[in-house]
Parts: sequence; structure tokens; C-alpha cells
Amino acid sequence: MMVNVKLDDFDRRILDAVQRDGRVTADQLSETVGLSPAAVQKRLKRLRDQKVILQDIAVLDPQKLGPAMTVIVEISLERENLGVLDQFKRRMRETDEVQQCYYTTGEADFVLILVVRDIHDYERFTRDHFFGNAEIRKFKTNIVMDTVKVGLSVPVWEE
Amino acid sequence: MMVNVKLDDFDRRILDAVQRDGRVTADQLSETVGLSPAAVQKRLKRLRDQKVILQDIAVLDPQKLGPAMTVIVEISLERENLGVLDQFKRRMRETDEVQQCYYTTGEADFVLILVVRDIHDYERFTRDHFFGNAEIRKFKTNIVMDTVKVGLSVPVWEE
DNA sequence: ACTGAAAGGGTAGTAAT
DNA sequence: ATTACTACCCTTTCAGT
Repeated sequence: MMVNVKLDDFDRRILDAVQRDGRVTADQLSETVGLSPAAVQKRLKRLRDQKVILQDIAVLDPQKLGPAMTVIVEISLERENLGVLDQFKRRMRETDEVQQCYYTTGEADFVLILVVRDIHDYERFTRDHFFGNAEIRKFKTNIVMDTVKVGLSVPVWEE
Repeated sequence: MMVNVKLDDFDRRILDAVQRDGRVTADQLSETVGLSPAAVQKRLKRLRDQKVILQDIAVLDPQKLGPAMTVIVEISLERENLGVLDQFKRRMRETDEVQQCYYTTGEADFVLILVVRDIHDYERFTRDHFFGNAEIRKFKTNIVMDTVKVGLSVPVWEE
């Protein structure tokens, strides 16, 4: 379960760089962080092994793949027992249209970020996943008009 | 503003693969898509030039970087005029804690996904960005207890 | 049909990591 | 040593005549 990973400032600088651009070479990185290319590569390998770097991915433009719409949905469940919760989570993880899913406190139990083709596609989604599901008490839909900022970047804080 | 990029099934298979794992080699890709490594690379270059692939990034585990908390905030503005909107958007783009920002229809005007250190850090954020801002009518906070699914993956539809 | 241009794949050699 | 990049050549397609 090793949650305790200690990172120094070199690690932080590397992480800050690769989360902005994962294609920077160790050579370029060596200059910005102040280590040799080989040292940078060793650290990168360690950071991946330790799952500080979870994955390296390409970010696509949804629009370019065809008509696309982002929808944010807040869901309240009927009653929260573990079985229902886990089943719902599993289903969200398995569903392609679900880009992100958060289990939250507050008004909503879940917040989903979906990418669907159009409003009809979303209507179909609600039929398949919400109306057909007795556990869902209500849900609230927010259509995204402007994706102001997207990313998965995390502040790399100084200690 | 050439939005029209036509993609064939080869492109789709490449995109589907790299958005899951951006570190697959052209060699490996060549097998899964059925082209030569060089052809795959040429397509990757084109897809990046055409901004179908927007960026290649490393995804970090926020927890591993120190204490971290994800918060989803729904914001309603006082009155929506273009100046206020644009200024707010710009500010969100510039703020490190703001991982994602969406301008939406529905109950909320904006939905933010923040990554902060702890609840006190969030309190400071609200003071700096919400209470000090006369344009913000109200905001609703959802603390994330479980990040069920994260990613920026998009369905790569068949035509 | 014939030709020439354009697009895209493969091979192979070179540079980078 | 492995992987990425690229220059070169070949095939297919399609436009214009």
C-alpha cells in the first residue's frame, strides 16, 4: 500500500515538466532540472514504478473526432448502501461516455463528466443509465457551453 | 479555422490506443492497427499537426505529491455580461489549483474542479476568489470522497 | 485510355535516447 | 540496443484531355 513516497525538488521539477508535456526528452529535462540526462531517466523510471506518474496519455480534441458535447451531471441516489454504491461505480468505470466520475459529499452523491455526440445521444444515455435505475433519485444536467480549462494537472507544491 | 479533419479507421485505431497509453511505440502500434511503423509515425505526426492530438501529458497521482483534496464547485454569477465572464475565465485559467473549468447552462454558470491541499487551503481559495468577488452570487461546494474515474478519454466513434 | 499530380504505404538508413 | 525520424521509392487514384 506504500503511500509514502518521498520526493525532492528535482523530482518535483521533473513532475511539473512532464505533466505539462510528456514528450520532453531527458536531454531537455536535464537542463531545466539541473541533473544529467541519465539521472533524469532513472528518476522518471522510479516515479513511474512508484505510481507517482500514473500514466502517460495523449489528449484528443473531442470536436475533431466528430460532433461532441460535454455534459456535467449531478446525481442523487435513493439510499446509499455499499452494494448499490459499488455497483454504480463499477458501471461508470466501464462506460465509455463517462470521462470522469466523482463520489462526493454535498448536494449530489456523484458528479459525472460525460462526452456524448449530441443531445439525443445524451437522452439515450439517461434512459439507459438513469431512468432504468431505481436507485437514482434525481439528477441534474449541466450542458457545457465552453470548456474554459481542461487538464489533469496538479499543483506540485514546494514543501 | 480548419475544423474538418477526416479520419479513417487507421487513425481511429491509433487515437484509441494513444489516448490510453501514449508511450506505445510505433512498432507496437503497427501491429494493432495494421500498418508499418513508419506509416503509423507519419499519421501520428499529422494528427499532432492537425491538433487532433492536443497534447501528450503525464498524469500524476495527487496524493503522492503530498496531502491533496479534490473539490467540485458550482458557481452562479451575479449578472452575466461578457466582460465579467471573460475576466473570470481568464482568472480560472491562470490559477494553479483550478484543474478544470467549464462554463455551463443549467443551475450553475461555472463548474470548477479544484485540487487543493486541505480544507483550509480551500477556505483560503474561497476567500481569495469568491468572497472577494462581487460578481459571484453564490457557490456550492462538493468535496470529493472517491475519485471513481479520471481521464480525458473520448469515445472514438465508428462512422 | 494516357499522363501527371497527389496521397499514402513500405523499406531502409540515420539520429536520438 | 531500442526507438524515432526521414528521405526515397513504389503503388493507387483521380483529373483533365
